[in-house]
Formats: sequence, structure tokens, C-alpha cells
Amino acid sequence: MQDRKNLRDEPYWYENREYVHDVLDGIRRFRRANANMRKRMADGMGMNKTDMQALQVVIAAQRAGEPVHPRELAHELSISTASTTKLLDRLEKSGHLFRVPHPADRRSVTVAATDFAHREVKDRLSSMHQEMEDIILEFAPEEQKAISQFLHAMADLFDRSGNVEPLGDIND
Amino acid sequence: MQDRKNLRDEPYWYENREYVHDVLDGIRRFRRANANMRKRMADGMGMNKTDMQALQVVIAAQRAGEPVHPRELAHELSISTASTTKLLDRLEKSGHLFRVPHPADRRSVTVAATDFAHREVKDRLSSMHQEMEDIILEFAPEEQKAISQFLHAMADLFDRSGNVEPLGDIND
DNA sequence: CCATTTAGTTAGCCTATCTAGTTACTAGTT
DNA sequence: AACTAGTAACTAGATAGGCTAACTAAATGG
Repeated sequence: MQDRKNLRDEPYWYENREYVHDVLDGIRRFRRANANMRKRMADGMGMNKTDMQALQVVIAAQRAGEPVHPRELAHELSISTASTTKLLDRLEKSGHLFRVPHPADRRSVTVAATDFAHREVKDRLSSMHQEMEDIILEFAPEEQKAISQFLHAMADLFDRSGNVEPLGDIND
Repeated sequence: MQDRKNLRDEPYWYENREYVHDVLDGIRRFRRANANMRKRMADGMGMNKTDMQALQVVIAAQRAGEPVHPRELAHELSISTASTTKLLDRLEKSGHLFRVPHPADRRSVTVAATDFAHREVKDRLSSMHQEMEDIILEFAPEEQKAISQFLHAMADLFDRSGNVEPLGDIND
């Protein structure tokens, strides 16, 4: 967003509402299609959304060469460590993950994905990732830049929104 | 995406990977920030995400002057009609919604939001909606157009993705 | 006017979460 | 060496929100 501020004073935003509705509608569709897709994908793998997300996190970390601990997973997924224990039990039983005792600290455990899990996630996600890239590459570089800035600006907005303290109950 | 196809043959996509990573990262952040924001917002209203989504659907429909029936709500939220009955019980008890018997068809019910619910949603969402528009308007019209096309293209992709039939279990 | 369809609810079950408390270990301090 | 505090993960038990199947009541239409 380096050069965005300059645009604020430009004549754009006088009667520039032509695409505002289209963009807002795109956001709605994106959110919804994304949620539905994740649900279908989890169903197809015989697991719930949280478990699938956990699997993706573990696999991503493993590809990056980073060890993952249950505690981090809990934080990443916004669930308690107790729930994470159960989640790991499920994914261990289904053959997707396994626990590796930490060599030095014997309280600690690292979590790793099985070959089976790597293969399954790859089979299911790689074509979609490819198509995502294809879509991005259909846009001109300046357009890609704008899209990236937009997505990050929205993420920033969401990060600081939704924090209103609870209002009174109807019975107040 | 009317004029996108023409761009496919342009020189863009030879070594145009400069922003691809930024966009992919933006998508990740957007998804995540959105989910977290919705969770915080639901918590702040003392309800779960489904209930909040239901409330938003009812309010949006009401603003558009459209009546909402439990059956439609069930479809919109991808839950069963039985679960919808429970959801309506919860939101009726909390004073957000109420059931109105359909005058003609006595099997049927329409769902309406209370003034309290309208106020609460407005208080919590209107400033974010305004900020979303502000962000959109910081982009030039052609950029807005590209952003809209991108969002819709991604939504289309998600709509047709994640449908792989279940793979074999690890024990096959 | 009877058979079918439709809207919504009820009953009972299942699963993923939570909180609270436990176990095992590490680390820091005297 | 012996406390003390802190941390990682797990266990137990409760709860919430979803599901399917069965039910009630009303509308439809052949």
C-alpha cells in the first residue's frame, strides 16, 4: 500500500461507485465458496475442518523444515491443548499423523505427517493451487499488485475488527 | 472476466512471478483474518458462528424486503431443518429473532429480526462495512475491476474444487 | 376425498469442543 | 540436594451444536 495514500486525493472517489458493489459481492462469494470448498474437502478425506486444517499446518511446517508441537497447533487452530490431544489421537488413528518424542525435553512431543497424509493432501490440493496461480497470472503485474494490496488491506481490517465489547443483553 | 482471455496471450505470464507469492500470501491472510474476525464477533454477541450468520441473513433479507423461512435459512447455512429449529429456538430465547406465522399457509413460518438485533448488528458491522468501502475506493477503477474479477474467478474455482472422491484408507 | 407432498418440530444420538485437574518433567533458587 | 515454580501434554467429565428418523399438521391435486 506504499502508493495508495497518494490516490486518496485523486478524483477517483467522487463518483467511483461503479465497481464497489461488484467487489463487495466478490468478497461475499469468495468467503462462501471458500468455506463450502473446505467443508467438501474435509468430508472427502473423512475428517472435520479442524483436523484438515491441522494436517495442512503440519505438512506446511514439515515442508519448511520446522518442527511442530501440539501447543503451537492448538494456538494455530484456536482450540485448547486438551482438544488438540484428542485431535492428534484421531489423526494418529486414521494414519495421517504420528507423535515423535522430543529427544531432549521429555515432556515435549513433535508431530509429523505420514507419507500417506503427504500424498493425500498433494493429490487433493496441488491441482487447485496450480489453478490459483493460473488465475493470478492472467492479470497484468500492476493488477496483481493491486490485488495483493487489496487482500492484505482487507486482512488488516479484519484483524482489527469485531472487537466491540459485548453490548447489554435484551433484558437490561 | 470479459477481457481476461485476451491477456492470456500477452507477454505477462512468461516471468511474471513477482507478485504471485504476495497474492497467494494475501489469500492466506484474508481467509484466516476473516475466520478469526467472525469468531470474535460471534463471541462478542454471545453466540456461535452459525447463529450469527443466520442473524445476518435474516437482517439482510429483511432490509431487502424479502421474507425468510426456516427452510431457506437451513439451506443458506448448510445445516438440517431440525438444527434450524434449534437455532431459531436459541435466537428467539436470546431476543434476536421471532417467528411469525404465515397468514395464508398455516404450516409455514417467517422469521424476523427484533429491533434489538438490528441495532446490535448495525453497531457491530456498519463501521467495518464503511471501512471496506473505503479500502475499495482507494483503488483506481481499473484496479477495482481487476480485484472484482479476481475474487469472482477464485470463487468460481472454489465452487468447482474439493470434489475428489474419497481416496483409499491407509489400510487398503 | 384420499394420497402425496411440504413445513416445521420432536426425540435421541454423536462428536468436537471446553474447563478443571493430573502427571511428568525442566529450570531456577537457595 | 531440596524446594518452588513453570511448562507440555494428557485425562475426565460436561456441554453445545450438529445429525437422522419419526411425527404432526396442513396444503395440494388427481
